[in-house]
Amino acid sequence: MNGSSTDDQSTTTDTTSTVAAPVTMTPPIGSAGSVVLDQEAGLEAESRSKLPSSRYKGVVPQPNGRWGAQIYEKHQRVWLGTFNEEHEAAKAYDTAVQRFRGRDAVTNLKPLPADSEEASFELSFLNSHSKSEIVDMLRKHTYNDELEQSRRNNSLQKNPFKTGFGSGHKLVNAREQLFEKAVTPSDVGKLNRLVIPKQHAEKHFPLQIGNTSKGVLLHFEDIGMKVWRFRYSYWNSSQSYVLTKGWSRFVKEKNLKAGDIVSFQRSTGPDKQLYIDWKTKNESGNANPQPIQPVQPVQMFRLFGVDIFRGDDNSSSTNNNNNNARLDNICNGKRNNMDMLLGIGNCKKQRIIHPLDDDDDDGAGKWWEWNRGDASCKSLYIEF
DNA sequence: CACTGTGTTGAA
DNA sequence: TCAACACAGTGG
Repeated sequence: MNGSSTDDQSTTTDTTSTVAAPVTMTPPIGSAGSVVLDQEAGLEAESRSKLPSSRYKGVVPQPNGRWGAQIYEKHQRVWLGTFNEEHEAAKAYDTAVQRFRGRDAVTNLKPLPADSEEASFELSFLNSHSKSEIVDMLRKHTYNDELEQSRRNNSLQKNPFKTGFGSGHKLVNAREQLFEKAVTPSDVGKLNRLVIPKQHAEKHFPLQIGNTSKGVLLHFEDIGMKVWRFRYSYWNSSQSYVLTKGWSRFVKEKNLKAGDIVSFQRSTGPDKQLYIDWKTKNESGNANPQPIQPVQPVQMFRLFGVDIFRGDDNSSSTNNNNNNARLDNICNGKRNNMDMLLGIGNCKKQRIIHPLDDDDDDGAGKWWEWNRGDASCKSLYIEF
């Protein structure tokens, strides 16, 4: 917790719409609108026994007259904090639901008019933070502050590398080129692995002792901001470093052929995020599924993920029984608490989840993101 | 002691 | 998935 007493007094800076009664808000979803309104009048007595239910989705009354916000994910409740005003809780839910379920999710109040720069920026902001980070902000009532700060930073940032495409505001990070490899026939063949040339592997992807055979899961982002997860390990048999699980999917989706060039980059920023890119043998693509981003030798840039992350996050909720099983195991074995999975560490004990064994790689990211307690780094990516 | 938010359950 | 309800824990 910061400051300790910050809990009250809407840190949500939305003073304009706070006026008087909750009636001033946009009509809540559904038609269960009137329930609460009449309560002001007659229910003084009754309120002692029964709490007034909220008109807003994801909002629950608290015994002391305040309001809690919660959202459900993977059969678990994620607590979003408590709020003085009902509509503040509703807003917290709205924020969360858009991060958890995408921009088209049903919200209580503001469906973020998709065309506005404001909304667009907020979506970008949302998606450039992990769910746990967003939840953490909501709980601490710092979401609006952080959003605003981010907006300020962004507008101040006279980044010469700001890209021209997209709609303006997007942030960019510099990348450094790590290395390229022309893939061999076996790299794109049935072996389902990519050999990382030893010198590059040891230089850029050093394995911790003990992880050599077991491997680690590396996360790369491609030009379309899709996240690719590959198992990276050392094969004693061939004495080579390889990307295994997940690689064949990449080959398939990109339609990689022998001789094509795969390149690896890494963010020069603190997050050390990894990127993967590819191009065909002779640079000019032949019927590529995706436009080829020419690999620039020195620096490349990344846009803050907006759309693509969302797809990854959300598409995962359907299948993946294995993962769910594991998830459940984690819950049962330790603390059945979303905080753990979300990595919300600031209020309570911090845990690090490291579900290395995310098998049956279907390319779908999981809703929970890898987090470290300090929440200052985007730990969706393994750092070196 | 005040309050949060988790445990739990039943309904949708 | 969701809200209702009770109350165990937590923190001041």
